[in-house]
Amino acid sequence: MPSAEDGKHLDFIRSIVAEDNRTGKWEGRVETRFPPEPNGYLHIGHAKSIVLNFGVAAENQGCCHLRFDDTNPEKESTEYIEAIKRDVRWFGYDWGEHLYYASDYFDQLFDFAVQLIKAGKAYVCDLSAEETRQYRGTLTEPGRDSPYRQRGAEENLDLFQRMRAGEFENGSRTLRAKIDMAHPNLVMRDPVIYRIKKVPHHRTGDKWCIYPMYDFTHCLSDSIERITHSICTLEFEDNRALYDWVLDQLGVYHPQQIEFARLNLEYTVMSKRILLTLVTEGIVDGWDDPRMPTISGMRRRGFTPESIRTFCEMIGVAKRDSMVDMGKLEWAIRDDLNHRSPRVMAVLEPLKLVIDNYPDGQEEELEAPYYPDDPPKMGYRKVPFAKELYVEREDFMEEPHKKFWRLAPGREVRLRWAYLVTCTGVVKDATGNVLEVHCDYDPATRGGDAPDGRKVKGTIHWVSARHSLPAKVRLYDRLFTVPNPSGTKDGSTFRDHLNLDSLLALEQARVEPSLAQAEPGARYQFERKGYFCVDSKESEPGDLVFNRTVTLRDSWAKMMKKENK
RNA sequence: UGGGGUGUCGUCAAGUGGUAAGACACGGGUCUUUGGAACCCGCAUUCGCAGGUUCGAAUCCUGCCACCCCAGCCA
Repeated sequence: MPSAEDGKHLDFIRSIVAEDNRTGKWEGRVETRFPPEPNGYLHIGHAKSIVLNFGVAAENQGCCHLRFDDTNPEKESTEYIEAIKRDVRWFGYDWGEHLYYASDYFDQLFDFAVQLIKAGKAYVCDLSAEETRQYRGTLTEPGRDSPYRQRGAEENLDLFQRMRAGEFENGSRTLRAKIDMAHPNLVMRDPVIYRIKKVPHHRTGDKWCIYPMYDFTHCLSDSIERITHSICTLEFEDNRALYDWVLDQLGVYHPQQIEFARLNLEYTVMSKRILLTLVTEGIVDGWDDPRMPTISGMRRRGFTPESIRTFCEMIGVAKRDSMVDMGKLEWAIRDDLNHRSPRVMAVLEPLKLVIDNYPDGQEEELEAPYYPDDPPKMGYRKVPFAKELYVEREDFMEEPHKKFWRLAPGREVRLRWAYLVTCTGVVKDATGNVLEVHCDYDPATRGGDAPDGRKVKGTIHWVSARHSLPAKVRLYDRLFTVPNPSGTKDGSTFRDHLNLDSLLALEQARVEPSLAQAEPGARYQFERKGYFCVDSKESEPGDLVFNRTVTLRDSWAKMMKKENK
């Protein structure tokens, strides 16, 4: 993993920072920033940026600012601001005093614009949006100068003041940087730096009716905050020319912009536009739907901040476009949860199991470790055992596959932490569905070990029919059926690739009684089934709801899948 | 046909002229009261392609090819 400590394998950004520290380029300062626009919730792609920016700063005793890039009030809101702060905090990162808003710089930005106008480097343009587009030219043809390009500074100043005063209609005029309409880089063809938008801003109210554009705002915000390394994604590479131009023209402090490849994850989307659509059209149940790749969705799903950080470290930082496979994210969360989750028994799809030779009214309490690999770590709980139990429907096969080691007629298996039982028969309904499985237990095997040393291949989990608690369990699957749902090569859209079975709600699950007081958000391993957490929104003491974070690795399922191909 | 980028194992990703790290995945095995975990072994004669320079090239040169981004008064 890239880190400042091991001194090698630094990713290219950390290498630049290390080199800058060596040469004293920034007097040893390292100041980064995470600059989200509050127009949606943060997702796993933002996590990559957060981990990078806060990580690089921390490794170099620097700091990372949280700055809201709030220059487009039409799409932004305080709800998003609060959600973003909550998510960054959840990761454990601290921006300290460094919470900023681009909107706090509006006055300074306006002054900088005036400075540009006075220097003959910006002008007010009366072209409409459509005309501006036509004058811009194309990828292969140069643009043409706006007829307003030669206005004098005085006139520009007057017009710009009046734009600010609200004298002109939306879209009627813009302030443009005067660069080069024939520039091969389209970004440099006299970019608009201020537009008229007569809409109130969530922080500045109706103080402004003109708002600065990203390219003008971002570099100057970085400059004002004395950022050293302004890290952003690849699609801003062309914008770097303008970033540098603005700061050079104004002669102000000049950070270095560095671009890296954004995260793409298989079977999901990072596009805020699509994510917003999923939410507004009710395709998912809100920004924090556990199927969403949002930080809030993943949190509700049961992911830990540590696992997401590990994942980000696994995938590295580079400049090439990539598509990361889900397996890596799953590995990261399993690895983390494996070490911190108490084991507990839950039967997702119950099948009644009756132990015929177990005394009718009898019951006993069995000791079961919460963490079998190192019992002292988490201790033990009591699990009630009785004549009637529930076991997992799929742990019984009347006509077992040759490699199926679980329950089947005549077969002996171990009930986890309880007894060895041998299947003696089944009860079916008229249509042949198995209603009950009958067994005999071996009283000498209490705890699960046979005194005669005989081995059983299969161990299954169970729950007492009478003592267990009802619970709802939600099984989640990928939201899309194809690795790259937003790829539109064949003209398809994300809508064509929605996985209609991404949510499976099991209403009849039974869990062991120790879970009665499970706290919202608490994480468990349901033995042999996966990692689950108590839903933080809908679970209540008498009405438990669990979300499956991720399954356990399942070599049996893998084998079956391979066989069916 | 303009400009900016990128091409190393199925997927990420090191490597910056001295003879292809690591991780995930995958295959095999050990162990096992989770078909989990853990542990062991294996897994690129080859770095988009073609030439060239060199004792020696993924690394240098030349020419191709492929993919991504840019024509918002979005960020």
